[in-house]
Amino acid sequence: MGPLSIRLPIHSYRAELVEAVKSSRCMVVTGETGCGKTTQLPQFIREAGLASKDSAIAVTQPRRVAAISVASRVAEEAGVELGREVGYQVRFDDCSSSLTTIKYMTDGCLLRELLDDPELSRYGVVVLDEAHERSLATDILFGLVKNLLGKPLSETKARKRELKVVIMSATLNSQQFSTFFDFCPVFEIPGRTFPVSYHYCCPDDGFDGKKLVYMSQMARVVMEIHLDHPEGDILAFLTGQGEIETMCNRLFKMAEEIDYEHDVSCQEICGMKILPLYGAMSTEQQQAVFHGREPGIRRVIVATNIATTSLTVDGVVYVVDCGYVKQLAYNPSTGLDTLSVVPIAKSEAIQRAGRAGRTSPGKGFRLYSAKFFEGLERETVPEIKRTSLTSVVLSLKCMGILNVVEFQYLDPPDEKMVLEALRQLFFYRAINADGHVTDLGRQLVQFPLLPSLARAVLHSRTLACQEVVLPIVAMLSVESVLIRPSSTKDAERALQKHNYLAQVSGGSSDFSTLFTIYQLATSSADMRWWCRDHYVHWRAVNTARSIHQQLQSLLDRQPETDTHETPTAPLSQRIRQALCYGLFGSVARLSPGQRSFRTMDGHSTMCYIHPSSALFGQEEKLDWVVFYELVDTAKTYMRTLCPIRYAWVKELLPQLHDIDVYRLSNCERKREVAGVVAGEDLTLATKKMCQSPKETLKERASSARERFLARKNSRK
DNA sequence: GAGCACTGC
Repeated sequence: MGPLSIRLPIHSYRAELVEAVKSSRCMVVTGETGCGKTTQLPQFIREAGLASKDSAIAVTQPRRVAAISVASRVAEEAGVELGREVGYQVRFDDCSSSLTTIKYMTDGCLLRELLDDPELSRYGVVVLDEAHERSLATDILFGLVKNLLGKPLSETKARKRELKVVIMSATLNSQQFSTFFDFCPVFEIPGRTFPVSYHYCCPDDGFDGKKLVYMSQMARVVMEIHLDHPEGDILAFLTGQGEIETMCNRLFKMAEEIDYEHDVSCQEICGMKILPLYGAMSTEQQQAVFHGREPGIRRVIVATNIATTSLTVDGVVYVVDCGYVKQLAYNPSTGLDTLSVVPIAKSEAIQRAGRAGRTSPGKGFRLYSAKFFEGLERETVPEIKRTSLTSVVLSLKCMGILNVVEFQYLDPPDEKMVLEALRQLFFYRAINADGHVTDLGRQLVQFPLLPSLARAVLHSRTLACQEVVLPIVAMLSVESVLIRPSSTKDAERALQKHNYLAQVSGGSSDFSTLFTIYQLATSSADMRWWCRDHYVHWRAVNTARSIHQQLQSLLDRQPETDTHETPTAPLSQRIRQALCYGLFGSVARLSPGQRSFRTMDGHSTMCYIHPSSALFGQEEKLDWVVFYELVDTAKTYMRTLCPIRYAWVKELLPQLHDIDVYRLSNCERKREVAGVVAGEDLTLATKKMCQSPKETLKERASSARERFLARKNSRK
């Protein structure tokens, strides 16, 4: 073993694991983070001769950084150059070659690959890692690989040998995975985590996780831990940016009362360093958390869920959990997405507390009662049950899944969701009235975009305005572009800059504002500086630039189906017409004599212009508008919009209504159920049940440590 | 006159 290979728990099971992969077509491997399954198992499989360069191992990850960093580590351990035998593939970055036998990739990338190669003929083994996270892509992959497992080799076209599937997850829901794959074997690998003890900070008859109270509770609990507990960092979970900033200020004030002589020039106060951590912060700002470790100073990290999944903070001994999370849910009958604060699931509460036991035994403080915890759902509702399925359903259809209603979902989404997706695909003409994919649908699926935006992209070429529409669509695809600072002084300055950008672009379309930002940022000599100066997220514009390039090359590959006429209308009109061609499902008209609008999608939803829009307050000048999204907050608001003429959508609007959903759903049902498991094949995959773990978790005693010094400091 | 958890193609 090389210097990098530390002895991991998984090494004791090597022979058994290899034997299991050899003898069964599918298995589940569970183990907590740190047991080595992600890095070691693919190497075991390769060294056992179960993979080759034309029959490689694909290992999926829900996140890009994970795919890249794990691949680098494995390449180093194996002593090979990254991108040759061991590689990775994520969007915008393919570091793999024809030599690659172990390929780490995002689940989304593998899903995309299935569009061109529905048999996954390049791979001998598919490993779906982090399955417990239940990302939309992993869930769809579950159904698709199950289909493939059920297909005898003789019926496949390009496969050289039978596919093998390994599902890897945290320990919790392994049984569901095993059941789904016909009771395939389950292997449990012991982890390397330390025990965490739980403390419920509220009695059963008292406060029970009431939202407004947890803020003051948290401040108190954090200060108590700091003053009365031994060394070790504190990680506190809240739901969002606003709460986190409020909490950081509150903690700072409380600390100031104790340590009123603190050195204002340094970041620490009362022996603490208070650090916020959430996704909207820039990467540099986030780094403060990781560079903030100093002996004798306690870090207090106040974070969103970002600290349970994408970022790992080392040195945490205490976790404080508010018991809530912000979650997006899609309502298929209104087409509205709502972001709301909901109680977490038990599994998530355990996950949060688990962040305390990574390097030593830890403590989990819950700002709710044991009764509240018992009342929580076991698992978080998987994404597939909470999001619009329009893109996914189109992908499935293009992969030859005939019946998407009865597709073998690990957790079937509500039928309403599937039917709504079919309805939308029909009015975008991606499928026909029988539910079969159209030529347009096959073009739309090529784009990593909502079908509506993909239509706009295609039409922009016909109207000769792709130079503007592609950047706009790229900007719509990235999350928040504008920085909204919380301090009043900065917020005002940011607003001025943003208003200026809207004015520069003409002040009459939020889409144009996005284009202006893209244009000015990407053409400036120093994009980082420009973005900072204009309160724009550099990361967002940078991603938009990559997306723009990708969309351009995808568009160039599409056959030109439209008849070209030399466009006569002015550019600004053609841009809006192209957008309408995609977004005609979100057109609204001003109600006479009011400030409110009504949507034209059949729901006739009453909505208003969002105050952040350039068109806010100009309602009297407007009639018809097209918008990108509806947000349901204080009121129902249209965000990102521009004025249009009725004539541009007149021909398209009827498409929203000449639809027979019953017919569509019946067509779906009449079709043969795709992916019935061929009995013979899966009986080979043994039905023997799981093995129990051989070892219990190793408990390690921690040496007693000195009490934290902060108290003394604050007394002096 | 608002207030965007987190991913991904």
